[in-house]
Amino acid sequence: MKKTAPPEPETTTRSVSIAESLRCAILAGEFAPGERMIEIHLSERLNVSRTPIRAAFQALAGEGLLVHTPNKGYYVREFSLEDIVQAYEIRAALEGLAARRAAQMGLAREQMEAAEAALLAGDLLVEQEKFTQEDRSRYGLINKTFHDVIHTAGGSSMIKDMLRISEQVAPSSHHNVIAFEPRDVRRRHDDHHRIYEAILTRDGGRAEILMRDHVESVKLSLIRTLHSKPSSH
Amino acid sequence: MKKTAPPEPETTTRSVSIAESLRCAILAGEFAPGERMIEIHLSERLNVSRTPIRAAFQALAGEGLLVHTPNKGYYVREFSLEDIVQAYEIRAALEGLAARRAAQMGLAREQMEAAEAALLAGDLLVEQEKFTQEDRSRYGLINKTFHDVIHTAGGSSMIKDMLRISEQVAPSSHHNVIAFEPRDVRRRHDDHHRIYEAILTRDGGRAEILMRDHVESVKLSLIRTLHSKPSSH
DNA sequence: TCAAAGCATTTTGTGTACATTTTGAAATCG
DNA sequence: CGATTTCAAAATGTACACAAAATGCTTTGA
Repeated sequence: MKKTAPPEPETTTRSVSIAESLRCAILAGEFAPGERMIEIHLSERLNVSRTPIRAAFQALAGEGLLVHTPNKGYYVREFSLEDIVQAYEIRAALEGLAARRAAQMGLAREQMEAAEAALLAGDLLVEQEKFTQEDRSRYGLINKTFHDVIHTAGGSSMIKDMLRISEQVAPSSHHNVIAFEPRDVRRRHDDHHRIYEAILTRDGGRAEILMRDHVESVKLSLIRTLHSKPSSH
Repeated sequence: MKKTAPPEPETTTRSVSIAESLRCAILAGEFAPGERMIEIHLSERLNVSRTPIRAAFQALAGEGLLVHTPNKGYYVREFSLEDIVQAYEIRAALEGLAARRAAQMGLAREQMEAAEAALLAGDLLVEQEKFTQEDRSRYGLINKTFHDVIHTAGGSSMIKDMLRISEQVAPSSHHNVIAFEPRDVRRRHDDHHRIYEAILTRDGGRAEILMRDHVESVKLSLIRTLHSKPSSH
């Protein structure tokens, strides 16, 4: 009969769905950094055996969210301030590379449309005097969309993989960017315009430099913020 | 009794030693790219159950050496020429970053000694008119030593992890560098001198640019080589 | 009181059996 | 003869049982 139906088998397995859930939970902070992940506890909570739990742990360890010590188990990875700063430097280097490649290779029509939509939406947002929490959340999404377009246009899957890992270092790093002053947000949104312009004009060198400085500025803001109030964690 | 003995428990597990063996075997090319890794076959060959084999597979998948498809299994990852070129670009960006940081932070005494030993050993090697296969192998190690010093001095564990992954893309990429003409090797060894000089003088910007171009030149040599004789795999 | 040794509990590592899915080839139909 | 279906073999996913190691607490000794 209908043999045409299943183009996407959509077949998944317990291991991968558990891994997905755990990834979200960890990134949402539902497990404390450094916390030990005990197989039995989760297996009882989720009503599965330890086997798929172990598989999920191993997958997440591969992504860098958990660390494994033989005969001791899996722990939620914890990041030092130094780690986070270095992650931003890596992001700056890799996003700069992606921007350069995007400029060299050019953008497809749909990518241009997506980028311009993100820029326009950002324009409307940053016009406002004050930002509500929802505005910040929305700008976080806009920001992510813009960067994703460039990753897709200029990055291989490998660059995207590495960027994903380095973005996980500072949990909800894309939300961090919206934790700053409206003035900073406006400046960074203006960066986006310049970067996009450089990509459109095929100026790879300029796109790279602008993108690098753009990401580094987030790092600097973060350092400034943490220095002014070092107690908050 | 002698309780002071075991400061290093040195306790390992079958899974991790199997993962180590498999990693070497894959990098040595003992498994063809795209080949399916069947748990039972290896478990029979190694006289262990499927469990530690699975664990090793999952670990190697995390490192990017294997890819996993649910309900289908693990396959040796295969890289396109595009992947390899992009890996070199990533390496160029990340090694440039590491060189800049090394220049900014300075080298420890032992790192200086190791780098200078590598430079000296390289000087003696490149003096020769013609290189034997052993010379090339030796220069590969010297090259790796020099780069490792900079990774250690300037890179966090995260940069080192990512560099390790991107180096695995082109199997035995550190051997590739010695597959070229003596003239190229001399040029690259001279790059090392300049990079080291820039690091010593704390010129981070110059160290970064030099290192980036150094790695990119390997990429360009590779492209040139593959274009001239595209049949060889 | 404190520290070290011993022991029970907990947790991870491994082997094994069975269920589910995929795979590949033989069989069937057009 | 070729394409599709069917079915058995093979491989992966999961559960569970036991072994080995780590952990924590109690006990013991000075």
